[in-house]
Amino acid sequence: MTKDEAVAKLEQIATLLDLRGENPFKSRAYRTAARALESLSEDFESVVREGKLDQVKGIGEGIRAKLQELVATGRLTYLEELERSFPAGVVALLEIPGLGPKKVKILWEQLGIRDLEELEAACRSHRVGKLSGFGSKTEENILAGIEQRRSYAAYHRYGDVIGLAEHLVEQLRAHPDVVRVSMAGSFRRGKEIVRDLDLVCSSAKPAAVMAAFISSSGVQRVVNHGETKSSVILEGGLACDLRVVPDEDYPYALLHFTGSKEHNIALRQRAIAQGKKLSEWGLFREARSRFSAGSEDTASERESEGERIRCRDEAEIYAKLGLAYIPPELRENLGEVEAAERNEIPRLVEWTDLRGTFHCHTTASDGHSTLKAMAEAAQESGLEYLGIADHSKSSFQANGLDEERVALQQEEIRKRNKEFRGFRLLSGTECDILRDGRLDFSDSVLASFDYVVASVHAGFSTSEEEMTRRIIRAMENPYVTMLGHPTGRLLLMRKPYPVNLEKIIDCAAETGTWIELNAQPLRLDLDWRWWHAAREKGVRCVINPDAHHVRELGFVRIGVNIARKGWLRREDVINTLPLKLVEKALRKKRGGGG
DNA sequence: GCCGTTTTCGGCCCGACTGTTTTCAGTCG
Repeated sequence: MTKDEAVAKLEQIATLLDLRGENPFKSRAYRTAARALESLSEDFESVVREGKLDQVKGIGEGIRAKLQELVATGRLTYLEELERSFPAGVVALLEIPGLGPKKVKILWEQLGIRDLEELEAACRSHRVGKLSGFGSKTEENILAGIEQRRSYAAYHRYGDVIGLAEHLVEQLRAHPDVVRVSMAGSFRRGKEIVRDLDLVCSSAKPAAVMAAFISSSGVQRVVNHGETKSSVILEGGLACDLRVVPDEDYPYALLHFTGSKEHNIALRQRAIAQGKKLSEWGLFREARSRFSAGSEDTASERESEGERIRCRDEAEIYAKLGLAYIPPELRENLGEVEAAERNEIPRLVEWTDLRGTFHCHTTASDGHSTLKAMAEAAQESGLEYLGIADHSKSSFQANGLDEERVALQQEEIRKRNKEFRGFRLLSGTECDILRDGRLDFSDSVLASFDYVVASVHAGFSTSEEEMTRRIIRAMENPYVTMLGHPTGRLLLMRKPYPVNLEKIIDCAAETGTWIELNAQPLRLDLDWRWWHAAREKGVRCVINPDAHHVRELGFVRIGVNIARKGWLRREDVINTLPLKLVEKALRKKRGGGG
C-alpha cells in the first residue's frame, strides 16, 4: 500500500460522503487528512506501523484506524460499504459542469439515474426540469455538458499519453528484430491534443514485430492486424497504429506519417517543382531518368515512379529538396518550409537549456509538497533556482496567503537560502488579478517579493473588452513580473476566457512583462500558436510548471515542447538564463521599462 | 471527522454567479 493509493482512497471516501449528503465538514476532514498524508515526508507504511500517525495534524482517531486497517489488510471496509451504496456511474455524473453532490444525489434518488446515458434520456424527456431546484435551463446545461464530454472523448491530452507512448517505443526498441522505431503523427509534432498515436518502425521480419506489438502490455483490443500495419486500442481508449517497413523505406515513411498533412503537401509541391515526386515510399526522380546510376534498388520495381533518391534519414530528404532540416514540432506549414529554404530554421530551445523555473506552489497554499521538498527536488533535477509562488489571499479556495503568512514564508526562504550552495529559492506570489484589474496585494507588499506572477482565477464570465482591460491594468503595475496562464483554459475541459491576446501581447512588449508558458499539461497556456508572433514583438517567455507536487516539476519538459512548437529559441525563454542574469533581469523589470 | 480548549462541544474558508425562486440553494474557483 503506497501513500498515493491511501490518499486516493481517502478522497474517494470524501466524494462518496458528499454524495450521501453527510455533514460537509466530515468529507472535508477526509480531504484534509489526504492533504496531510500527501505532505508526509517519512515512509508511509512505517509511519502507520510504528503508530506515528497521531503526530500528524489533520489525522485523528477515526481516520487513523482506517489507515491502519488499510496497511494491515490492504482493504478498507468503510470505503467498500460506501461504494456499495452507489453505482459507479453516479460518481461520474459529478464531472458534468453544474452538477455537484446535492444535485447528483437528487437525480439518483428521485429519478434513479445511474449514468450519463440515463441522465441524457431524462433531460430529453424533460423529467429533470420538473424536479425541485432544477429547471429548463439546467436541462440545457446538462445536455451541453454531456455533448462536450462526448466530443472530447475522441481526443487526448499530450500529457496524458506521453507515458504510454514512451512505453510503446521502448518495448519495440527492445525487440531484436526492430532496427529503427519512432513515434510519428501529431504526438511527434508535439501537439497539445492528439486523437491517436502513430508509430513507425523498420524491420526485416515485420510479422514477428507485429505479433509482439499487438500482444504488448497496455493493448486492450486489436482492431486490425496485418503484415505492415496494425491498429489497436490502448487502455484508456486511445487508438494506436503501427507501421512496419523495410529499413531503406524508413525515413520516407517516418516523414510521411509525422505530417502534418499540410506540411507534406508543401513538400510534395516543392518536389514536383524540382522534377521529383515525394510519397511515403520514397523521393523519386522523374521516370525518364531511371536508367541513371543506382537504379538497382527497390524503386526499380515501381518503374512508373522513376528512380528513388536514396536517403538515410529525414535530414537527407530535406537536403535533397534543398531545405534545411525541419524539426517535427515546426511541421505545420506555417512558414517552416520557406524558412528552411532560406536556411533560417531557428535553433529551438531544448529542455536541458532550462536553468530554473518560477511559479510553484507549496503546502502553504494548495500545493501538496512542502517548501523544503520542492527545494530539494529542484536541486536534484539540476536547477539553479526555483521560484515559489503560492496563491494570494483572495483565492480562499486555494488557501491563499495573507500578508502575515507571506512574511513568514519569506523568512523561511531567507533562512533556507543561507544553507544552499549553487542554488537559490526565489520568493514570489501568484497574485490574483481582481475584478477591476487591481492586484490582491498593495504595492509595498508586492515589492517584498523577488517577483510577481499575476493571474486571473475568478470572474471568467465577463466581456472580452472588460477582461482585456482588467489584465492590461494589472500588467501595467511595475511590480508584476509575468502574466500567469493568460487565457485560463483547461484543455478538453474548459474554454479560454474571452480576452484580446493581441492587445495583451502588445502590452507585454511595451511594459516588458514576461508571459508565462504554463506547462501544466491541462493548460499549456499561452497556446503555441501565439508565440512566434509574440517573439517577433520582443516578448519574453517564461516556462513554468505550475507545480503543486514535487513530481510536477517535470512538467517544464512538456512546456519546452510547446515553446519549440512556437518557434522559440533559448534566448527567447527567460528561465534559460543562469541565476545571476535572472536576478539582473528581475531588478531591471522593477526599475521600470523593459 | 478533527481540533482546541471556552475540557466536551462548537466551529470548521469566502464571495460571486447561476438558475431557481420570489429570498435562496448549489456550484465553482
